[in-house]
Amino acid sequence: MTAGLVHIVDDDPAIRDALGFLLRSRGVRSTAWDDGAAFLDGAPAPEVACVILDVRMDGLSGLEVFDILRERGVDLPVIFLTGHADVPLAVEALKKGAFDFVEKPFNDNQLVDTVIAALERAAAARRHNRDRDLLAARMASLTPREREVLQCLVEGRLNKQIADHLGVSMRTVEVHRARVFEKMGVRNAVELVAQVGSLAPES
Amino acid sequence: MTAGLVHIVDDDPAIRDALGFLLRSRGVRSTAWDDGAAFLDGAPAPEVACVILDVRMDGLSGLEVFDILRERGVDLPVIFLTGHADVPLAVEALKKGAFDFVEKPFNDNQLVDTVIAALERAAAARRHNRDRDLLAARMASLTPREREVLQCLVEGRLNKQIADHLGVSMRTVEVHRARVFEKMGVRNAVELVAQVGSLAPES
DNA sequence: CGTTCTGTTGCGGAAAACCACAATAGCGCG
DNA sequence: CGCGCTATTGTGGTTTTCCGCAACAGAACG
Repeated sequence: MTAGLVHIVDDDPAIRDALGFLLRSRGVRSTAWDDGAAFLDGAPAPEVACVILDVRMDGLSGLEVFDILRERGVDLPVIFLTGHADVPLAVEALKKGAFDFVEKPFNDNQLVDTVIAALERAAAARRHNRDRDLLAARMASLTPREREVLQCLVEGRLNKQIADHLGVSMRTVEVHRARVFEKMGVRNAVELVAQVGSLAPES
Repeated sequence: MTAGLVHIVDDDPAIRDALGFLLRSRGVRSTAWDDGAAFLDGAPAPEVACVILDVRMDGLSGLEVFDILRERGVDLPVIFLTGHADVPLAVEALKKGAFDFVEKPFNDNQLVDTVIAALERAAAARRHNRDRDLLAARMASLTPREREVLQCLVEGRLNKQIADHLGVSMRTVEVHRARVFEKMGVRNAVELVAQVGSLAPES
């Protein structure tokens, strides 16, 4: 049983049923939506998922749905399905970050392989997002002064230099430094840079 | 005058001429090749450039030329031109990293804008490649022992811990440490991690 | 054999980092 | 006004980092 849920968004019930059956036969859970609006309004957000999205639908088009997803900051992998050969549309979708773009009729196994790969991408992205969110929360917990000291730390500066730069004593820098490490959950400046990445390029 | 050179690879002389003229009118240098093999054999490597590549040619196809370029480690941006609506081919090219995929007939201004964007990408990649090559050269200059010490350093370990781990004295670690910093052109462990990136994820 | 390179180690001294304990001041809020 | 938070600073002591100077050993190469 592959982890994650596949959202099938297509106004053709035959396609929805066929895809649902196909995915089930390969141990993949799915749920079907008969148009883009229904999907955007009803889909649960916080889990590993991907979307199979028909390009041409009444109401919102596939691309419009995709744009709305991205505007909402939803980064689920999206696999577009199309029954019409439209190269510029395919190019546009892929350049906007679509996971894949598949013409009907498609090869069943290949499509499911693509879906599984998309779910794996979604899982990886979820882990990455979690790390990123934790980092952001930690950064947000810093006081303004602590943030200034962190900036100097990741540039590799000595406490003495930081003290001069901020116009305070070295002891004060040491206090802020210790607080930064504590809040960021690191033990030293090396771990801090590894976590935060370099905020200042090396000259 | 936009920096860089555009390689026009197309077996149709009318297209080659028209594109050459179009680019010149926008201040972009170009050079034309009548087939993929000629381009691969004759194109000079070390400058900012991009490629406009026809998909369908006698001899090597556009995609085959692209594959060969990538196998050679050449990462010039490639803009494919095609006179045939072929969605799977477009999708394949883009997923392999093509810069763009354009159907004929195309909009002149849009194509040149795309070319200019591709040249900018090439320039940025050149700078990035230079940094990457310098880093690789520096890493290659390290002795085996120095490499081991570097690994421990970027994990944020104390000299005492590194000494225990490697079974040597702290003085030895200090010597290797100083040599690593010197060869990598950094002043301390923070700058080293910033340069090398974290080679060991924080637990 | 001499030279170069890599790896190792000790001594002693200086600089830098770290921190417990303690205290003060200013600001915002209920 | 009292409280909590942020920012600041000092003292004294410990640990860690840094390095000049010096020396030795083993391996590889011409």
